[in-house]
Amino acid sequence: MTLHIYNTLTRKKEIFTPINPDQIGMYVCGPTVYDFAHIGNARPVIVFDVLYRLLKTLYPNVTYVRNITDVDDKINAKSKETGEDIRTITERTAKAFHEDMAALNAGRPDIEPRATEHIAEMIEMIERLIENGNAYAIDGHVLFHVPSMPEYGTLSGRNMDDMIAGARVEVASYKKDPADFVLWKPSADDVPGWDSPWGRGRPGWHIECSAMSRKYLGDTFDIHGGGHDLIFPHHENEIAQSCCANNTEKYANYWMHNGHLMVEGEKMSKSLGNFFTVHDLLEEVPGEALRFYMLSAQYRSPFDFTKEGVKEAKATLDRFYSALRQTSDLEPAQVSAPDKFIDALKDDLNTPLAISHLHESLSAFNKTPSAELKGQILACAEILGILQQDVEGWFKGTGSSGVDEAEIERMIADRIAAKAGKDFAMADKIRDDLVAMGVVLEDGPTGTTWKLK
RNA sequence: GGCGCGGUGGUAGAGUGGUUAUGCAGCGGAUUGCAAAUCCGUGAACAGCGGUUCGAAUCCGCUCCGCGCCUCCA
Repeated sequence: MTLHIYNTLTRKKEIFTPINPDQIGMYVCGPTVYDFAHIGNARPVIVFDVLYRLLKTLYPNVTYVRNITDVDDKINAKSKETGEDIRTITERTAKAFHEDMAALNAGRPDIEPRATEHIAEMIEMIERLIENGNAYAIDGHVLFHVPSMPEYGTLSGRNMDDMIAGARVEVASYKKDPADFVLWKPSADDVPGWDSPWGRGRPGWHIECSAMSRKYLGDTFDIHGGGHDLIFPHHENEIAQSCCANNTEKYANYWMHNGHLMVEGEKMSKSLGNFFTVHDLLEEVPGEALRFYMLSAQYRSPFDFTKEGVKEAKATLDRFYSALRQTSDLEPAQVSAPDKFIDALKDDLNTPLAISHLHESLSAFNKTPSAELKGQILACAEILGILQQDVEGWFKGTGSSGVDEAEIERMIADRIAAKAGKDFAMADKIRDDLVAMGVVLEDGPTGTTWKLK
C-alpha cells in the first residue's frame, strides 16, 4: 500500500506523491510561546511526530520544520500583565514546551525557526507582495489585498461574498476591502518593533510561516500541517501570501489538519475550569500514556479528553510493559513492523487500526513468546513512540514516588517465608499492607514482582 | 446567515455493499492457597424516515441531534 493522506485542499484522501522522493519537506505550525502548552496543543505535536516517524521509514530524507512564534500580541499582553520581560517569557515558555513535548516522546523537528530571527525575510516577502500589486501600505500598516488574488478561499472552501455577508467584525477604516488582512503593523514604543520601510512595526500573524517555510523548504513543498482551527484564516492567508509573493500556483501540496480536542464532553476553556496543561498532567500520569491516549483516535476526529480515558490508556500500556517484563530474558529479533501495521498508518495515519493490530500481536506474544514477535511489537511501538521507557522504571516509578524499594523487597521476602510456612493469613496481611502503600504484587513462575498502582 | 465535519454495541473506537474489528467493562471457565497477571469461551451496535440494490450500518435524499470555523485574537 502506498501512503494516502487526506488533503484538506481537495477534501479527499489522496495518494501521496512527493515533489522529490529524495527530499520530503513538511511544515507544521508550532506554538506561540506565552504560556504552558495545553493538551490541545499537544495533539498536533504528537500526530505529526508519528507522521514524521512514518515518513522516515518510507523516504531517505525528510525535513520537518516547526516554527516558534515569539512575537505576538498575546505575548505582549502577558508581559504587560505580569511585568515580566518579553524575552524572558518567550525563552522560558519555549524551554517548557520542549520539556513537555519531550515527555510525550515527541522528537524535535529538524529545524525550529523563531519568528523574531526571520524579520528580514518577512519584510522582503512583504516588499515583493507590494511590487506584485497584492499588498498596499497605509498608515504604517501593510495589508494584503484579497481581491488581488482570484483563487483566494480555495483551502477553506468559501467565497468572499459569503464571508462578508456573515461577517461579525468591524472593518478597520484603512482597509480597501473588508477581507484584507495585515502583513505588517506599527508598534507603539512599549511593544516590540523592528525598523522597516513602513516605519517601526511588527509582522502580522500569518507572514512568518510563509517566510520561514520558504526559507527552509522552498516555494512549494510537500506537507503542511496544523490544527483544524487554522484552516481559516491562517492557512488560507499563508497560501495567498506565498503564492503571490513567489509567483507560484502551489504552496503546500498536501494540507493536513488535526481535529479539535474537548475535555469531558465540553469545550476546553479556562472559565469552565477544565483547562489542562501538559505540564500539570505530567504530574499525574506518564507522558507516554498521554501520547498513547491521543493516538487511540484517528487524528482528524474530534477527541474527547477524559481523565478516565487517560487511566485506561495507562492501563493498556501496563499490559504491554507487563509482557515485556515477563520476557525480560528474551532478546527481541531485529525485525521491522508488520505490513498490516504499517499499512494502517499509511492509510491517512489510522493509528486506532494500527493499535488494534498491535493488540493482536500482544495476544499472540502472551500465548507463545518469541523473539520474532517481541521484535515486531517493539518495532511498531517505536513508530508510535511508545514503550520507550525502561520496563522496571515504568512499573516502579522514577524514584520520586516516595516508596522505599528495599522495604518492599524485605516485605516480599517475609511474605514468601510466610507462604512457605503455610501462614496464609500473614502472607495476605503483608500483601494488604503493600496495597495500602500503593504496591501491587504479582506471583509468577519465576518469583514475585511488584508494581506501583 | 455562510462554509464544513460528525452521529457505530455498556463504553472508547476502526472498518466494509453480502463474511469476527480491537481495547476496556460484563458474564462463564482455566490457572492461583486466595489474589494479581495471563489464557480460553461468550452476549451486545451501526440516530430516524424514505430511495437505489438480489442484498445497506456501508451508496443517495430528507429529518432530528451534536460540533467546528466565519480575519489580525471575543
